[in-house]
Amino acid sequence: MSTELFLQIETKKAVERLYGVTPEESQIQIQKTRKEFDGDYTLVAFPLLKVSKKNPEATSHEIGQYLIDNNKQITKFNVVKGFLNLSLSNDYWAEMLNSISTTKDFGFRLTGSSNRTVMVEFSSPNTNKPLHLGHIRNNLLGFSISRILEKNGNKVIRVNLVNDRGIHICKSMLAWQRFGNGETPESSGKKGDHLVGDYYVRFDKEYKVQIEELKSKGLNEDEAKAKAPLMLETQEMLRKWEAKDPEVYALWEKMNGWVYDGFEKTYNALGISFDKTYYESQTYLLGKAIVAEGLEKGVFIRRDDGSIWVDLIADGLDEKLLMRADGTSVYITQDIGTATQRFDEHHLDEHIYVVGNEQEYHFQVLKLVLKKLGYTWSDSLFHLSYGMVQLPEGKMKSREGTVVDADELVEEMVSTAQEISSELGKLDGLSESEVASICNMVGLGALKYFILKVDPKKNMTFNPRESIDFNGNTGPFIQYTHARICSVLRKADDLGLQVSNSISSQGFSTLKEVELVKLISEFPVIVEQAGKDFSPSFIANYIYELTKEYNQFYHDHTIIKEENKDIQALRLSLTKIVGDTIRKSMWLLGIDVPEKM
RNA sequence: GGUCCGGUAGCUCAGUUGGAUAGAGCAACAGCCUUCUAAGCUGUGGGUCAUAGGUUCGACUCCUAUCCGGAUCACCA
Repeated sequence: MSTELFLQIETKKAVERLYGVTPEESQIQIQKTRKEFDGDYTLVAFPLLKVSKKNPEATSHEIGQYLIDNNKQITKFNVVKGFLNLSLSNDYWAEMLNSISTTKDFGFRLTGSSNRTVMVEFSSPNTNKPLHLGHIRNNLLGFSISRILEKNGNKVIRVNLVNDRGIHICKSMLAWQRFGNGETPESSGKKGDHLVGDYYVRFDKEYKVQIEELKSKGLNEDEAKAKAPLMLETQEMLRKWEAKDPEVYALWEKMNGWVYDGFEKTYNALGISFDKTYYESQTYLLGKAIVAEGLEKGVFIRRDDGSIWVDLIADGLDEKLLMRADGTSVYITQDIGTATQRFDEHHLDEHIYVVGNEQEYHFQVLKLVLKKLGYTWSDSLFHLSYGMVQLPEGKMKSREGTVVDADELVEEMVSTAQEISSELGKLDGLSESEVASICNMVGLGALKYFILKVDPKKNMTFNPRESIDFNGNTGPFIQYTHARICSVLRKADDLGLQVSNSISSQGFSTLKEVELVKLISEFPVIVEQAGKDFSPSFIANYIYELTKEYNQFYHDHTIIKEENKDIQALRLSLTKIVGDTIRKSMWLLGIDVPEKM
């Protein structure tokens, strides 16, 4: 049981006995005592004045007195204005510490224990260009939130929906056919997704030339765009693809294959994976039958030209097209189809889409349409909408070459980690593979932590040169503390010191120790909150606070050199548990922690 | 124009159902390694919480209006 809950129950009893009234839960507000006051937790007396019918000070005193008289775990209290600061006994904290260290995976619920299945869709790239910084935020969020939900007891299915078809793919294909001279990843040494991306850029360049030519012949902008030969050929190629023309299809498969090889490498480098990958080429026809069914039920309307629409004006939105006049489907048709398919197949309790905030309108429509169709599970769709990653000079634009490439960024992070590590002399005496492993963890840790510590729904600014630090509130700071803890534990082990599970209250000698136990005891609440709000940033901010507290403690007090055995045992146990909590928290963020660095 | 999200220190960000004197890091300056890893620790300076009203014992937090930034309102995905 958490300390807050314990105090809540005790306070409720006190109020009942003192005033003969059972207070509402919202009237009992327990919070951590601020550092400048003496105490562990604080009861805010104001909401209780109605039942006590006394002033804040008197009410606080009465409740405080009752609590220490009737509970031996609550040892003293003081009152400042309407705030009742309560202190708990060292016995209480010793017991808490022992219970934490004997609980397996403290703070984590067993996967599957909630009996809920949650699908998380994230990443969802296009196959015409490599991944960039925006995808990194998406991937890290999706992967982390999956782990957080898993440790809240859910069965989680991670899925990726690859957009492998459409006009943009044909652009790369056409440009490659036209200008590629048979270039392959093997022949050029380029990563497949980058190679294909280069031809997408090439297409755009040549296309622009043609547009200018046509404009000089008197066509206006729109006409020129529509009439440019390259565009016409691309559209022809898309038609051939849809008709499964063998030649076009083979080219499409070949080039997508290159891209997948490239993506695989990027995902591996980022340390993320999926349980299932869907391809739009296989799902884009889904949903048509459901739309037809909705039309029959009278939920949708058919216009004179044959196109099918849904009227969402009453819901504060517009009319939205669901199927074109020629019977072909649009983006949302497919999403209607895949959602129903997934709920049928996997009996989902919740479906989370990790998609940027520019698609909020789309998901609003999707939910409403499914609701109108009578699917009760439409309420369990959740759009985890995140803000953009901006550069100091503004939005990233692929055409202006200001995108931050995912592969390059990861490489840069790792090599920066390498430089800093060797400057600090941290790599001396380590094997080559140890060096590689540490630099990889640290470089990626810096990047991942930087992105995940920010509230997902906020836009964030990323400065490639300055943003990522290795000191202060950063991934490496936390990793470093973990490495330091491992070092202490190794030395303790060398001296034959055991980490004990039965710490005595005699071991508490400073307030910092209690503070640390208190913080660690809150870990389960943080994990739960992060799961409820789909926000890894809760975990990131929590673990930073714990790490900072521990470093202060480490600086001011000896651990294995402490002569008093009770104190030494407590500090050692605390060190072990802080290390465990750092590792678990970072794991939830998808960040590895080294034992040395 | 409608809708949604944001605006907190020079910069990047915390601030859990409204609670005590608004917190970190970076940057700047000044200190701390013969001692368990100095990627650490300590200190100094830095704020009209966008603005104006309102609600109340109490507002960064809730309500209203205004200003600024972003997204969106496609027979693109």
